Amino acid sequence: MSLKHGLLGLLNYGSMTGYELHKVFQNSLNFFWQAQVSQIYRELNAMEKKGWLTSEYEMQTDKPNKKRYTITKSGRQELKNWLNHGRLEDAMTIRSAFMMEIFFSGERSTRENLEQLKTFADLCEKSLVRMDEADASVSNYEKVTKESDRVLYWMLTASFGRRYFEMCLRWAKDAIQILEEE
Amino acid sequence: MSLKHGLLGLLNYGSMTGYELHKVFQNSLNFFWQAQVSQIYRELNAMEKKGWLTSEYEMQTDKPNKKRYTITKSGRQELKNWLNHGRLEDAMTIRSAFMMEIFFSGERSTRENLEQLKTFADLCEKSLVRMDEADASVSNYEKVTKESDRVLYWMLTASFGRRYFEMCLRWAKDAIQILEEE
DNA sequence: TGGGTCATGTAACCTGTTACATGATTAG
DNA sequence: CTAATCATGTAACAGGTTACATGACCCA
Repeated sequence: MSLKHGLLGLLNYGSMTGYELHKVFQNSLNFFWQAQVSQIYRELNAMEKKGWLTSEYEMQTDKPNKKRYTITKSGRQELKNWLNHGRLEDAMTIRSAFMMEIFFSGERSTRENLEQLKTFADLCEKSLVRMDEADASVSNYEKVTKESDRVLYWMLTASFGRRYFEMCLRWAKDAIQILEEE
Repeated sequence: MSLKHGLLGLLNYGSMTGYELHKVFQNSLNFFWQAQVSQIYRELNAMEKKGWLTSEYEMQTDKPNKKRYTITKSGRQELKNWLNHGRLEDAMTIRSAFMMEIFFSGERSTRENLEQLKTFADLCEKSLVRMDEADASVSNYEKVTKESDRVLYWMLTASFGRRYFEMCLRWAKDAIQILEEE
């Protein structure tokens, strides 16, 4: 039930269309949750049926019409409930197809494994660069809006992301060294 | 398609029943992939239809009959293919409902957030203890079997797990400090 | 002339979760 | 007496992925 609540959280900041939500999602929640546009439309529909949202059409002549969603009182209540029932158990689980691959890498040659780990290390570095950009845009936002209580928590998630990729990079480098010493 | 390939990898070590696979899964892949028993049975069925596995019944009088699965040549080929087409893109994504919660924690009181972070830090410490136990059992296995090429990669995934939880713990402690200084 | 942006979705499929069912044996 | 272990599953539902459809406008 996390995508629904992610969308709820964003709509709590202000009314938006599905299309706009998708773009906002991409620049914020996307670091730790992924969603296709089509899925967003489906969820918005379901959420409206539950009474968490209302919608109204905005007619346009030059472009397709818009369907703007607004959070309701019951939607805000649902968001609060969700925040109060922590997802801590979930927080302790890792789900990584890549680690599964590593687990079975004894069936592959060391040369292939080294190659794979080096590409992984490379991607980690690229992700770190992207985190720098994200940080910059968040702290810029802070200067402009002064919504510092929200921004503090956004920065905490960003810092988690950065540390995650740093950890991955260190792990990969150490793994490469171990394999090369063989 | 990762659960299928995880099961394939385990069956590559030796023939097993669904029930046994579930237990082996719990003590190995479970650190980075989770699966219900019922899902395992369903996937085994699908994999047999694809020709990756064959099965035979083992009759028992005192206990329920067993259905033992064996990997086929085409199953081994599939495993190899899977290993050769890296899942690196996937490796770069984090999916965490907990981080989504943190992202929206500006809507909650600082007191509640501190409580949540402290519980999280606690759980990280517990996970680290479990990683110690896992490490011990893997290195014990190594001494017994001498399958050192496989064990090397298992240890790499375990080391990733440990580092992940260590990172989480440090992040949580730093976050707590930031909130307390407010 | 082709591709991108704007904006909505539907349909089919795959994967994951939860609840339920059976029925004997064994350990506390 | 109760709960766990052994061993198989089915059914329903929720959530995520992929492919497809429409149609105008703008930019190179």
